[in-house]
Amino acid sequence: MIRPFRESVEDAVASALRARGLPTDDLGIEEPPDDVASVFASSIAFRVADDLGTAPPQAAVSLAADIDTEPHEYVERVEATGPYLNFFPSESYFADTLEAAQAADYGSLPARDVSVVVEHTSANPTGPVHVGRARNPIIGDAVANLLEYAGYDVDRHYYVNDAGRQIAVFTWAYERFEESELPDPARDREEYRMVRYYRRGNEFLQDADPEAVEAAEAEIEAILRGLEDGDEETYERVSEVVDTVLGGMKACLGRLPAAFDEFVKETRFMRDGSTDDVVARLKAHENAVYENDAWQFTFEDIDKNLVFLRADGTSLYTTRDLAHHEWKFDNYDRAVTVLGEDHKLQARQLKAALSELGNDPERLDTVVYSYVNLPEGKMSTRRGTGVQLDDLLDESIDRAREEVQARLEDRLRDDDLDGADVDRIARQVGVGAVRYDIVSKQPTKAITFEWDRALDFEAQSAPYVQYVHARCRGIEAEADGIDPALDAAALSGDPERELLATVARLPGVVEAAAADRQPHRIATYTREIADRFNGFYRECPVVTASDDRTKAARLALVVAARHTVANALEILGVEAPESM
RNA sequence: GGGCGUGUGGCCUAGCGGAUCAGGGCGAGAGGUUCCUAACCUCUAGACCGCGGGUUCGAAUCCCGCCACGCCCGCCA
Repeated sequence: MIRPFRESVEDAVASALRARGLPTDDLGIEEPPDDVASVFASSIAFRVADDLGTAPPQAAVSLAADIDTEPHEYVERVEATGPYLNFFPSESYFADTLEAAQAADYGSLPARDVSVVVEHTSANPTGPVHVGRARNPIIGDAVANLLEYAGYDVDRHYYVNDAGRQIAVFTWAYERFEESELPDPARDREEYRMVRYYRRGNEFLQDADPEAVEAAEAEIEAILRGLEDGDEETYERVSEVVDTVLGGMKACLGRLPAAFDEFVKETRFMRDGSTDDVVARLKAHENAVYENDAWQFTFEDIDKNLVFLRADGTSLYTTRDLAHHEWKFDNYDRAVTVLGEDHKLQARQLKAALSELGNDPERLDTVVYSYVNLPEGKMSTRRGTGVQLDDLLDESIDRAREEVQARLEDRLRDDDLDGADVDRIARQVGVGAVRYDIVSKQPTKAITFEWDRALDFEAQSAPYVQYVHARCRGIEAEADGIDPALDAAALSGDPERELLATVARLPGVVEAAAADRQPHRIATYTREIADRFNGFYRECPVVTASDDRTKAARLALVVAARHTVANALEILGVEAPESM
């Protein structure tokens, strides 16, 4: 109901301005401070005070008198508070919110008939996913969920870099070394077993005598050459390595869970001729130059050329990525890419080159995040430094389990949690805490990974919000036999009204967060709804309320709040426990 | 050297032009459970919003300069 309310406010303010011949380009609509009970406010009086020849407070009074709220069902009245116009909700605003939030998909917006491909993670298939990269699947999955809630038709893609030198090195190393000469894997899964070859190969290239290295380099070169030439046998050899490693990485990401509709391989755009096509069109473009034995593309506002073809005729990563993105444009209306800040320059070049090739750059958005570093420095798969995402999840789940068991002893609720429940809660809380900690912060902020900070289950973490959901479920279980009633009039107390008003905001928060591709705003909202629910929980007993009408109405409010919390958590990719 | 990003109480973080308290949380101190789960709640202490200018009726928010930190500036991906 908040979206029609906002439209009403915009319409009302614009009408009042038009009636006086004032511009309507900036209506000054904003959200009021916590202690004001209006849904929206406008600071327009500041801007039009001069035109009206009065001070802002008088201008506000004057405008308020002009505004007719009658045509707007959800707007009860408008009131001038100092220089501000405050728009207060009508009874039907609360009634319709209570009803709308009974739907299990409350908060999801109507379908837009716009398809969007969200590409995220796309970590090179060289070994285990470490926490330095963990921000990507967590933010990426939340962005995809958020866009889905906002009504877009979303596909999730993982772009597989299976054509680069490091993959050639990996393939060579896998064929060159025997498992018996490698250390035991850190974990019994494909990518942990395979990365040993990759690390061994890199050590060899660094430490072996020059002749041996030269021979190895020739073999690696042959693999690269074979891929470039479309040699089927080379492709098979490389694919065996890539697919095996990727299988393990997929299992790791599945723990978050982050799932993909498609794994798109880079070699696909070499094999189908689209990279050659891009090269030909780039060459023909007036910005193309041949300098220092390589074809380069120049830009007007980027002073770094893009080398798109080597002297030997081989393509580069970004060249193939251009073909990849034109393929996305052929198949989707919009494309969103989640990538680390180290790829920002390349992303700018990509977008500019796409534009010069005749594509509409507005169709491509990037969500940039800063890397997670360790106190002692950067993480690296090749060097084997860093904390693996698997280890982080294991540790978090272990700590969550200890917490569950410690709380079991002085638990008030008598609902007989069994061993399976303990496992379930430990996993939901453990994984949820990791995701929430990462997704709730602005992605551009740098993070230094510290165990204790990442795994804090106190307030402002996933379990704080999850607990609210479990409490709702607990109340519903206790209220067995009471039918929830859509009776907003019976919910007249402040805690009830404030909770309902916060429930009402979810669709607006989803819309705004999706427009800017900022899932952390959903996390901020989950804290607000949880705070409001806790206030309601403290003040307003449901099952033990004094009369049946209040019980039934409050129960409907609990259901509404539960859907709101569950769906906000779903966008973040955090599970909502039935009990904990 | 150039480009991009970040800088909010001891620590983490929201806000990114508007409402005489700059919200939360952690940590510190004091309380709360005969009542739907205390992973909760209430109260106290703690901030010249990196520094200096400017624009504006109004700046944590915009502009300029400086400082600190991160990332990038490869015919790697």
